Amino acid sequence: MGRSPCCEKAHTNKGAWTKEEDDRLIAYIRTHGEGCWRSLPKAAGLLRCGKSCRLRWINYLRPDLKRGNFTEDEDELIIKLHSLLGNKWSLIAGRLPGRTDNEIKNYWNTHIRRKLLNRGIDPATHRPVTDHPTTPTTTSTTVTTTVNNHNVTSPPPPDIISFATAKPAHVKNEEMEEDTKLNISSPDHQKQERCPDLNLELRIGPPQHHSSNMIPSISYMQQPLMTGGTICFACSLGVQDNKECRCSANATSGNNNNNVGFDFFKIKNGALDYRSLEMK
DNA sequence: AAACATAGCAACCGCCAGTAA
DNA sequence: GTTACTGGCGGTTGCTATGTT
Repeated sequence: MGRSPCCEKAHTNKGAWTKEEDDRLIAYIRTHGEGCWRSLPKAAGLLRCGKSCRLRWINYLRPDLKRGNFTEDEDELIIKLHSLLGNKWSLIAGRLPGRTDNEIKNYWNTHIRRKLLNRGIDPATHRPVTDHPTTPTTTSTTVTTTVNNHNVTSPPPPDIISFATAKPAHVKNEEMEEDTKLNISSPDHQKQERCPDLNLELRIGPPQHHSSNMIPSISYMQQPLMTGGTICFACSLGVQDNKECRCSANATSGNNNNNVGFDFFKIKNGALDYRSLEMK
């Protein structure tokens, strides 16, 4: 047999929280701390499901929540992180101290989606809405840009980011990008990818400890490293010195180490568990 | 001023991975 | 090894506020 049920389905309130319920929840968590959401409602004298308490605390009552409007920098960071991670709102929230996944999700759906559409960018794919599968576009990394001793021919638009590698024109861009994101390294891909074993199973450090890096990270990501005509995602994220990256950019890693915001996901410092991002 | 449309956001729902029993 | 619960996540809903006609 498993555990007992998390909460009584009956006799629980739903809908908007009252001030009194908020106060009870805050008082209880201040005294006893977070955790054991199952027993919390009863212990705190709340007629709520533990799940509901957790959500209310995390999304609304937590004292370290930032509240207020998103800044332009936060906007851009969300866009870029979304282009990397997709709808992984909790991961994205992990890079925005004081913001919750729910808040970012809402903000994306209400503001950023429209913003991108106005720019002619598909918010789902981060590519121009008129993009044709067989036509190389600015979202493809066939652009040869150079940062730090790398060739530059045409820098990518600031809000479009892709980690696909150069590939024959008959290969759909979508397939390329998905494969790269998912770290699918077919033999054919390995011929062309400098960092074939890039793994997006990233482990991220606690945001509150790195918030000062947030802004430099943005500027760095607006100038991703190119490796022979392709963007090396690992380098872009600042893992040149790590095992994760075997691309040629390592040759200049000494310089890159000085790059501000280089350690975007704080990977250099070792294994970091994104779950530690949960804001407490 | 009233009616309607739209935007914003808090909260719920359902699913899933991990894990206690 | 199996069952069933917990905690967490992403998607969606529905209420409220604001804007427009």
